Amino acid sequence: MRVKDENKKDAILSATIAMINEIGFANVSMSKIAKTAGVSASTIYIYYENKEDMFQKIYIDVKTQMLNASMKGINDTEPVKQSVRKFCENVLNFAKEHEDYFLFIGQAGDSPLILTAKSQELSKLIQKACSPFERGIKEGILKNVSPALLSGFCVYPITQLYKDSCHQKDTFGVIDYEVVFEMCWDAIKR
Amino acid sequence: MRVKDENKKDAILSATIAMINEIGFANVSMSKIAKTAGVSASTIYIYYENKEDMFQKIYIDVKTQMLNASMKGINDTEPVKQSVRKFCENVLNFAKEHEDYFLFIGQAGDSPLILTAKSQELSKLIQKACSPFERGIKEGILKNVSPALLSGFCVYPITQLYKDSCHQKDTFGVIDYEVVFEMCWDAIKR
Amino acid sequence: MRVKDENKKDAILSATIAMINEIGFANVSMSKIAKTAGVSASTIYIYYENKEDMFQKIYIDVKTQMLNASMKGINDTEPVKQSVRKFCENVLNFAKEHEDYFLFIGQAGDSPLILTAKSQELSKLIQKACSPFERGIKEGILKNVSPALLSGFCVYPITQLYKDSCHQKDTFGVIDYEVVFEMCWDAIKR
Amino acid sequence: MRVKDENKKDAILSATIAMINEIGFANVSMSKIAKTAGVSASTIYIYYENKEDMFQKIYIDVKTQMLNASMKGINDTEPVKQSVRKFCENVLNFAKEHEDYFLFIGQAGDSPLILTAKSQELSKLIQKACSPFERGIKEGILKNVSPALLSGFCVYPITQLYKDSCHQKDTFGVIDYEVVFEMCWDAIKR
DNA sequence: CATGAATGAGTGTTCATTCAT
DNA sequence: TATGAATGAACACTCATTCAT
Repeated sequence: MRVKDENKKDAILSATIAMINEIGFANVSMSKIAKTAGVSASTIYIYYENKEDMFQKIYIDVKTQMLNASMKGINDTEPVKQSVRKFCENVLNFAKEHEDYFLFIGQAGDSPLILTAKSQELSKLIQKACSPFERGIKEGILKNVSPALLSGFCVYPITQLYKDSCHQKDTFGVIDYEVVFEMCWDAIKR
Repeated sequence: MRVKDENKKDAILSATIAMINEIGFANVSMSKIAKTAGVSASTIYIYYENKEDMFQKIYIDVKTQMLNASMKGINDTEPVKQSVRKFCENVLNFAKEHEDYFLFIGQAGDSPLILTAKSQELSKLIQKACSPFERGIKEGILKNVSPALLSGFCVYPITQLYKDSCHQKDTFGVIDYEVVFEMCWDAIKR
Repeated sequence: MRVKDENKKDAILSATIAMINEIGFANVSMSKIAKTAGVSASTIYIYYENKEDMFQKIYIDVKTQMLNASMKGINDTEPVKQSVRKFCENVLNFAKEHEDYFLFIGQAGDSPLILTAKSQELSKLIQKACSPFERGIKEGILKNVSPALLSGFCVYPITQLYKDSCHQKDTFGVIDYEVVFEMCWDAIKR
Repeated sequence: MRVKDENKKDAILSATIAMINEIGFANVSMSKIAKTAGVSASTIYIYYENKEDMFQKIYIDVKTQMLNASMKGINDTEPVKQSVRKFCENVLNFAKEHEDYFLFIGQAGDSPLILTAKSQELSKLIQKACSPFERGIKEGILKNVSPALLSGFCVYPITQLYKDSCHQKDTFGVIDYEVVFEMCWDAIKR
């Protein structure tokens, strides 16, 4: 019996993300993805049940990577501000290093097709990404509101701004992310 | 010879937005829109050149409405903080009153299909929406960074949070937008 | 507005029946039918909802023709035996003159796909085709059993024998249908 | 190296016949059969050359069983009428006891795919099934026509009637097969 | 202006079959 | 022997768009 070729699965994932960023969610098709990935369209169905399943699984996969990356190097013993700063930098760096993944998450997150993809692991990770902010609240350093709200006030501006800069909306010139971080901090600090 | 029937055009616009929110950008088709709008598919081609043109024109139309709404009641003579507060409230109210339009903008804004839609009128309006923040900088009340950045720090958290609450991600319970505004203000104020 | 072209519908019907007889129910496809009919595959969907709907409607159509043909020239005033003879001849002649229709009915009738096609008109016609046998029972000329059974004893042998002769099973040489009729009559007469 | 597993072959045969009766000839596929049989699709190709070969071999197999069953307990020394009666009963009993086989034969027999399956053994059996009728002719008890015709006049009504009763066409109420046999006999007797 | 008929190109998916293990 | 991976070809069906009315 032939064994599953993980290269193929990777190729499908990469092709999917690349195509979605290039021609948009609405215009990708299984056959286009297959062609880009260098496999037969029917091969995709060995790895995923159908189109929707594929999108959801890939979304969860990539989002998981992003959430994990966002918590890299953060620990409970350092000052909260340092944790938050690391968090923001991690998010930004992930966006920079995996621009395709990052833009994919942006597009996918709003699509009804994917909204239904509720993953336990994902929500666990999301909760985990809130922990620095929880600590900040406990320590009386951050505003006493939902930790998710504090987290959102860091993530949303950064991601949206980066997205805009990718799409060359150039309403802002080059963004000074040092300033952005300072603004995030001001927003959430007590 | 009759004149173009604005009712039909409206029906097409409404149907398009409704369908996109319901089944997602990827799954709408001209015939589905036509059926929902109660017109023949070929009728759509009287009002729009083709599918892409339709999406772009509708996007510009709706986005224009949102930008106009966001500036309602704002004037140069009132204190900057009051203008900013009005601005935030306008954005939130538009989202609430036209949830379908609002979610549509979210989905459409990230799609490469629509990113190409550069409209002069639109960028004029975007610039206009920055004017309260420009004034804030001049008056030394707001941080001395790009006005678009300041505006973004108000718009992005609000819109993303509202979007999340629509999609029931319910990581946050009910959002207290009074608090949100305070955070926005802290982020941008000097 | 263009008007529906009945020629196209006829072409589709003919092509469907021809293909089914040629390559069998299991092997016909919408595209093969379309090619044979000289229309685009998508055109078929203007006339029929889907493949199943098409088969059922065509079956009902053709079966209706056969049932009507089987009653041609039969009236209540002639002797029962004459009616029955006409009935048998009509069935046989229909088979001869519309061999493709006839073989199609044979194949289709056994397919689960079509068994669900219950048509009121059809059952009315079937009932009508029993009337000569009902009369025969009343007059004490035919066996006192279900008229449908009497009818079946005429139709089944004739149709099956003709089918076999089409398929060249040539277990029998040339069939003398005069003899066949005599056998049918012996089977059902009192 | 293991030996061909007859259990698997049986499972494939059963699955094939079951599926064909359930979803129809047109809708069965190798993979569906494999799944139902609990084997891998590729395993089927160990036992049969391809799909067509499989259908033909299974048809011959099942038809052989039916023909053998139809001759059970018949011998030359008993009166012809008794032989014919046994023959009819055998056919009916096979249909009752192996309804799935029986319906399968009905569907398959008309399919061009299978008509090409000419088997010497099969024609030998068919001929053998005519022997009681041949004897009847010689003895001057039955009509002097092709024995196959006589046989057909027994088989066709019975099988068609039973098929109809399976498919609940219920044009006839409960069928009294005693009567049916009497009709068959009247049809063929001199 | 408005529409349903018409279609070639495309959709997602399944097919029968082969291959490597 | 037995299997899951792999695939090109085919499947039923929908697409965006055009055309005749």
